[in-house]
Amino acid sequence: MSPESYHHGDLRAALLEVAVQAIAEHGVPKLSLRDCARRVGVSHSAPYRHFPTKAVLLTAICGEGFRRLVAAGEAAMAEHTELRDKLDAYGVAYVVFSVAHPVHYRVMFSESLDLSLVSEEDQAAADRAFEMLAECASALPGGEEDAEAAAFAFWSLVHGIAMLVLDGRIPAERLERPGGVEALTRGAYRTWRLQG
Amino acid sequence: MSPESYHHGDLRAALLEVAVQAIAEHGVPKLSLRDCARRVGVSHSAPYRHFPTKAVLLTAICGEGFRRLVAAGEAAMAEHTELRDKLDAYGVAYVVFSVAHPVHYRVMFSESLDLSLVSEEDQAAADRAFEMLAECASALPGGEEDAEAAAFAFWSLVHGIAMLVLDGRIPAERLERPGGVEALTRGAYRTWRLQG
DNA sequence: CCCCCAGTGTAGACGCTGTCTACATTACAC
DNA sequence: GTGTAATGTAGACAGCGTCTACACTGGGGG
Repeated sequence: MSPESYHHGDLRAALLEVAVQAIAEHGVPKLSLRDCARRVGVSHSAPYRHFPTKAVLLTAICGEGFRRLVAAGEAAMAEHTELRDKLDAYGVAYVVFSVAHPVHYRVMFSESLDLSLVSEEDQAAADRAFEMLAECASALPGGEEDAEAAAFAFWSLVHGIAMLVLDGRIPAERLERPGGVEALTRGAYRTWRLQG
Repeated sequence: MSPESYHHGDLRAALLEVAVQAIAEHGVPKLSLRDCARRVGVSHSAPYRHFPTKAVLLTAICGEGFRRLVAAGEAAMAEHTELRDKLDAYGVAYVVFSVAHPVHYRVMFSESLDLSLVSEEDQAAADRAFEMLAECASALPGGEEDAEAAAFAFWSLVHGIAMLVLDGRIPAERLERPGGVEALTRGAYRTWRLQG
């Protein structure tokens, strides 16, 4: 499959790759299918053979992000036995993931995303990411009566940290300190828990 | 100033108003200056007399949002004397604001926003919204040593709740319960604080 | 082994967008 | 009352997402 050949070989994967790169450079709102096509060296309409719509390409990136997040979360949880420790480790892995894969994370929660287009498979990954929380949340004090609410409370904190960091609202110098993102996240846990 | 007159009278304000309305209907990414002009009944290039760029219009909405948020937060804080109660009230007001003014809140944290275009006045409002937190945060246990970190922890939780609610990631039925958003927010406080 | 067809890529068009420039109208300060 | 600055209009341009019609080609059935 020479680079000169009429057929690309794996255009779909190539498009996803350059799309992530383009988003990293200019952000989700400025993503352009035509630009992706150019980067891959293919005609402006070629992408439509693989993605019926720009929004569908975004949902593919979103799904990939959730799958990677679940994998990272499971790995982090597996290192602990106590439910509370699992939960904390998941939260740290969550924020670390968002900083390590900012493009995927942004797309996962982008307003440009059309949630009605998310495939069942991708939705399952997203659901799993939340269920992992809920399964541990019952271990939290007060979590017995409404584990889901406890899970939302946990999710809100880590999601909030992730978003504020990605938006540059939390000064970068805090991330460059020893421990970086991990310290920031555990610091937030501590701030809240000290208030009992 | 009849509606037939060549000059509109207050096109700038009118554009801001219909922009908010348009965003409410179709979201930030689909906002179109030409559509705003059409809604106001003015030529497609008229908006450029008031906003050199679409991004500048967005920053105007963002600034207005922060000013309203600060006002709501100050009102909520004024009802308490204990720092800790002020802080909690601010957080509840924060989430309530985001649900009451979803368009402004989304714009305030939109990726379409160009932070380098925010005017000093608007930036001051945004800074004030954070300082209000930081001023109370020293009252939190553990907040004495690093009040800013404590403020970020608090901000992350309420911002996370706001975003997840706006994105529909927290099921709407939870918001329709008695107390609604307020109960959700206080529930999240409780979840965290019970863990000390 | 060859041929045909489904899958993949191309070219061109459409209407929409943000933004620029040149021009028209008008309100107001002197 | 007049001239000028502020404000509105019209038209053009390039870029975008998406559609349609056409071109190429690799792999399976005769």
